Amino acid sequence: MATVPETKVNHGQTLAKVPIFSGLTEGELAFLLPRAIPRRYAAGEIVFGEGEPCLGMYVVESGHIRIFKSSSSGREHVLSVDGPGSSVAELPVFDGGTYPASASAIDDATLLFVSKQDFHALCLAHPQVALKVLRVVGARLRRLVGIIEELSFTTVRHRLASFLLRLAQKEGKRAGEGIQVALPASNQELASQIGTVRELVSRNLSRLQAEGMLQLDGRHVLILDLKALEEASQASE
Amino acid sequence: MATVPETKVNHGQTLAKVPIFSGLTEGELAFLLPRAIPRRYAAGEIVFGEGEPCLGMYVVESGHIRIFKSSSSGREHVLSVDGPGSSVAELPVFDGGTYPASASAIDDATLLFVSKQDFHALCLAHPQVALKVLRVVGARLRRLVGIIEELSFTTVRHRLASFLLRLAQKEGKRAGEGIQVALPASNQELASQIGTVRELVSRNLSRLQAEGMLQLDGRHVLILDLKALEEASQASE
DNA sequence: GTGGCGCAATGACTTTTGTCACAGCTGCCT
DNA sequence: AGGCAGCTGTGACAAAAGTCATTGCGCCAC
Repeated sequence: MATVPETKVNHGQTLAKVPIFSGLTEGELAFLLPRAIPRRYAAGEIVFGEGEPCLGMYVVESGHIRIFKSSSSGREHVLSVDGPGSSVAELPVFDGGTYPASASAIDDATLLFVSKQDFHALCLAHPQVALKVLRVVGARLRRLVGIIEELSFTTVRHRLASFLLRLAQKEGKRAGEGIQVALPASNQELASQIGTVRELVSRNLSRLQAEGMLQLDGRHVLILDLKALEEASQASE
Repeated sequence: MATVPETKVNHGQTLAKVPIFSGLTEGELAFLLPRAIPRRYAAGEIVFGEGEPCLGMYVVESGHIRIFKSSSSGREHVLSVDGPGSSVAELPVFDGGTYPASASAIDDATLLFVSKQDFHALCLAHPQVALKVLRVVGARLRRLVGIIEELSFTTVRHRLASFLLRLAQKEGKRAGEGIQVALPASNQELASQIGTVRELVSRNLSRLQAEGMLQLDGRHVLILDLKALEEASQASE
């Protein structure tokens, strides 16, 4: 009996954990597995660029991927950050167009690539997969609508406060008098995620600190007054 | 042989023309038809509100529907305007959540309502329908990403210029020295569609006229210099 | 006609955003 | 050590967005 190479086993485990493939049987996974091509990316490397023809979708096995739009003047707006178990670019696979945004690796990352044809075939053969795709795409659409709402109704200050609250809720650690969260690698990156520029992030963080809501410490923030921060994120929306 | 009531025939014709149902056979349409409930709305009437549980999706038979987000301070941002043959809210049907935005009728409109359950069943029975849904949803996602791009990288002036160009392309009439287009009912409505306020629309329209690119005439605009307008919609994106 | 209503246009002003320039810090490479 | 690269924090400034108040126009009801 041939031993299954360890890497294959890992890829299989990865696929089974992805929401859109979660309902598949052993046999169906076995159909998919050999068609999922692993690709490694170094931190910062481009996975695909906006406007390129869409050849297939990706599943994140390790590391993190940043989906973003960039302007001709060099600014970027991050639409989503996806970690292990997430699928990326499922949608443009279906309408035959180009990628609507670019993707790059944040840290070193391994992705599994599934070609348009294989993914199509899978969805036709297993209608539940298509329904699952629709479900995760629904969540994606909600996020985009949320971004539009924030951009068109709120200020940088609001968006920064909301961002910190989301961080706190997702990965905040109790630390005595407050909640400790880690900011993205740079203010530039944080700015791209909330749709503004470096300088405004810096200024607004300082301002929130001056108002006593939080305490800055390099790339870490200690949230002291959650209530006040929530107010700042909602005021006059 | 029973005669089919005329209204039913019309509904059937409507459904057959909707992109997501376009591949269905006669028999499959016959399954769907009795499950599509016609509903009439007066101009301005709310079809569903953001945050309400999503009970089903709609197909526009006549009239136009506006999908929009509103802020607590009363501003609105229009995400899309859909006319006859469009489907509305196909996505939230699948992730079991609430409607992510509100919808209202622009003019008097007739919609066909299809319940969540029926639509689900249809997608499971006919995988091509699910794929078609994914295709139209792909287009929707592209539009949302485009809105985000415009909001975060461009000015009101740019967005107004782009809006006029889109109008010109879609429904512009040659009129001697220029292209004639009709603006939305009010500047307030136009403002909601490009993500700003009444006053800025008014000012920017005047400014474009002062610069000789167009000529205002009530709710009609005569575009005199298409080239210049295109430049204004692209400059320093 | 006349009064009232809604909307457009516009001026004055405030706030927010974004740009530019510069100084200071850290870490890394040679 | 020296120097370079990248990042942060800030002040000064310019541009854009948004708010408020006022005026004028067209239309409808009475």
